[in-house]
Amino acid sequence: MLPPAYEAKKYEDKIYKTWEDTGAFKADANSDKPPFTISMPPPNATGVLHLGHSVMLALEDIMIRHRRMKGYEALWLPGTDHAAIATESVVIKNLKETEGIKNPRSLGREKLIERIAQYVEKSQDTIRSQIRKMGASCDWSRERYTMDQSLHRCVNEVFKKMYEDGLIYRAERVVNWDVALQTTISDDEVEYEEKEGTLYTFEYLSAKQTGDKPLYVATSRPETKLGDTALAVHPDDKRYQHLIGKDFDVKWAGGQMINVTVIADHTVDMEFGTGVVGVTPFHSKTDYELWQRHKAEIKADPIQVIDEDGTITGHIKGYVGMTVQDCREQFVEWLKKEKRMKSEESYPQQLSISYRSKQPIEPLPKLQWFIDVNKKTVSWNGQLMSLKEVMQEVVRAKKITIIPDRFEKTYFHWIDNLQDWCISRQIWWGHRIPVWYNGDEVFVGLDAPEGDGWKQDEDTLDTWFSSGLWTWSTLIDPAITEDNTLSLDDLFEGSADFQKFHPTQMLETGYDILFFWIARMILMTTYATGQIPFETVYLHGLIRTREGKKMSKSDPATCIDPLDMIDKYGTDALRMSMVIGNTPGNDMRLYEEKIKGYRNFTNKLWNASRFVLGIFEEKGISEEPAIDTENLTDADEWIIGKLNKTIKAADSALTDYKISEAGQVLYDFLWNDFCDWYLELSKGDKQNTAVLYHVLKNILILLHPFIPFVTEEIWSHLPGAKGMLIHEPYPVPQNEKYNHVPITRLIDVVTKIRYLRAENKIEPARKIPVIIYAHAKTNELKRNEEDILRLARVSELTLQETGEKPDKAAADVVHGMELFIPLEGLVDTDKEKERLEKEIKNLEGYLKGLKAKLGNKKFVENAPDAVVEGEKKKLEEAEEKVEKLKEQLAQF
RNA sequence: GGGCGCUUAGCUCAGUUGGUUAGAGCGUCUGGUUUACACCCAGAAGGUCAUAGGUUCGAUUCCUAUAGCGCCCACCA
Repeated sequence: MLPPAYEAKKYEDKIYKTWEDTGAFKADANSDKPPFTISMPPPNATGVLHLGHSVMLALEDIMIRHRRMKGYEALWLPGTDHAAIATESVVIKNLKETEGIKNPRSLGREKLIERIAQYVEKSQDTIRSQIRKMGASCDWSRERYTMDQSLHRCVNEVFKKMYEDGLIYRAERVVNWDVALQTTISDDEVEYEEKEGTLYTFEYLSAKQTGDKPLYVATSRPETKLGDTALAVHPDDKRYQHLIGKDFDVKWAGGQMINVTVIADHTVDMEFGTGVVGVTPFHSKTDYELWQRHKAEIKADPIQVIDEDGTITGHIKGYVGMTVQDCREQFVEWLKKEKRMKSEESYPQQLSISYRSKQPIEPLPKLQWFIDVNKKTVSWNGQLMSLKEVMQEVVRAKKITIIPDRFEKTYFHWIDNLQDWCISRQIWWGHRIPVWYNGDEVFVGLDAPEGDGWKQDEDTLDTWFSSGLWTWSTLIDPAITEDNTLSLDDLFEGSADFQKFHPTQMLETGYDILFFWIARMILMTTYATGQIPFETVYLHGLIRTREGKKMSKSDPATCIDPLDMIDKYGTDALRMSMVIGNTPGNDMRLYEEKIKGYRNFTNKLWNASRFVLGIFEEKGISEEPAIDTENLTDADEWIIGKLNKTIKAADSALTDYKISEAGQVLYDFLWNDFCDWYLELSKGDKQNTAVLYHVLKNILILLHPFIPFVTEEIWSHLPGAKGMLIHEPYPVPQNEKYNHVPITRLIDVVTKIRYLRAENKIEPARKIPVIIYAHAKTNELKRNEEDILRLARVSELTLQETGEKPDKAAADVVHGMELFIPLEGLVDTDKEKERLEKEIKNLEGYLKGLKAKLGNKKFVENAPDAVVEGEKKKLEEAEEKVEKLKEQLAQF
């Protein structure tokens, strides 16, 4: 016999182990079943499981279990990401702090990589065991890591292919330099932070120089003006027409000499500042582009003011080696001393911050590798397109669907603004760029060419370059990737998994990585494989605190630790709580009471099962009994009908990825239909074990994707259940003819009696006589007389078609049936009278509205017949009810 | 500056071809030792569906504007 409370801890790990050990999660590439594949978004190999992972794992596990039960060859492929910058900086920090190594890079490239790899190996185990804790039914035999040899091969092959197609090129550009981490980052990794800054306006050119008035320039970064090469004005700006095309020597503090040419460009805003922009090509992307457009007119060459380490370069006299901040302060001092500072106003500034280090980024000119997103060399559907165009095309043509669809707009908008993607990073942890140099010679390939003197590029690839291949690089057979004579196409053809499982069906992840990852996968995969990476993208929202705040690692009080919650309430409860009320694209608040609520739900299922299993034991049931359709009560038919409806609703909701809706339907069915009514109705002596078995069995199957552990445990106690629940096929409705109206009416009668009892303060334990004049429904109620006696605590039930109205009884009307509780002395007659009057008044208001509606010609003419008929019926019923209530009132 | 979303009961949220007197869970209140479950049972109270217009026989649902909150994008130096 099952214990009275479900203790998740006792069962979960054991059940997971059995699933895994018996290969329940394993997909078969040779099966005839249609594939259903989800590539698990790989958590960072260094990470610890947080709620973001939990919600992803819960949603994906529900999807995959549902499809597995529906007869698909379901593959959920797990793995981890080497998370280049994130991992390297964590390890460097650890080395500094715990081992006292001041400059971990001094260990040398090989040694440092080794240390990082060791660290990763350790933390991978953590994340793996935590994924298991969530009950994720992923195929561990296919686990991949973005640094696996086979994935490395794919990375190199794609790089080479893109290089040969001219889509990857090397160029000097102004890029985003993360001073703290000493590497470039991509445009998408730059965040903007609003900060109170100062706008300095100062005299740039004297009146003598302009031959007119002094020329003022406004800037928030005065120090960069030490390296200006031009002054830009709007072509229509009347104030500066006479200066356009001229150039001036400017002598700054410390003896720094520059030459600036005045250029005209439409991008300059006449209204802002003085309408003049100092152009520093090497420290601003905008300025760089300005310079590119006007290169020919500008006399001076660009000057690099700031160095990689964030200090002033040797090109700036008087400030060499200073920090940017010091340089700014001193230069401002100098301007003031020279009486050239006109104003200093505070104004809100958009500070560029690195997503990785959270430190300011410095735009710097650097020689880097880029992916060209505009070059039309990609063949797609027989047309030559650019990478951008393919990315747009697959979503526009609905080859890929994004849920919710509003994110498609966001996606298109992002592509419209997309510029060439900087893919090289100056860190050591990652896929090293497969390019070799020997003097002026450049070679792109897996290994260095024959001969001496070849040196590999020092840089590594952006981590998203490799994760962009995730849906398919994980399906390439590692056994064949060692063979370097094979082409990329050979690798596709030779990999059974790729052939069976790609394109994948579902990519589920948080909307915050739509650009970083989803878009990159579409870009990389359409190009490399000629296939889309996935058919559907499901974007879940962020988990927030009860107050709606972001949970942040730096403020542990705001965080809920999923492992804590699992420990306290069980995995199933956590899963339910994260999935119900969670709709795609919308953030969701999670708090402990909610999780507790779903713990109660798992316990409810446990106890309902305990009850049913107890009946089976008592009656010696050892096999699934067959339902005798000739011998069903109203309640049996009702619950079968309800179950059928539930199966359909849950299945179609899950098929449409409406996870929350499916969960709610099942919650409601178990608690409100099965437990509150069917089990209560089964407490007499007319238990139908076959129906109980049928319904419980189906409940377990239906709930299994949501709460896999408790359902699997109960399943193991179900007499005659074969194998594990995880393998059970999804139910289909059976005996669909049953309608359940009699029981619906019975429920309303019982509820009404309970209501009258409560309203009239009749002690719950006391059994009372009840009179029902049920008119046409008399026979129907008679069949279930005993249930009314028991469920409504009735001592004596007078049930007949009609009769005399008793004096001073509590009374009401349900479905045209008249109810009376005639006990003198029990009922407070004044109160009951008042209650009746109130109800009549309420009904009359309702009637008035209905009559007005039906009296409205336009309504009758325009509304569909079914609606009009419905309203008429309502009117009839309400009128009849009012009439009866009035008669009852007359008894007082 | 551009774009997107949200606003429904005290709290957290559901609610799609526009048509029941708008729903759930938690909380609150009144009761409860009923042959599973107090992690429970029975009953109740609680909403002008942000505001103002419009379309319609009919609007929580569609349109427009406004307000508040939030998010994303962007070369006002």
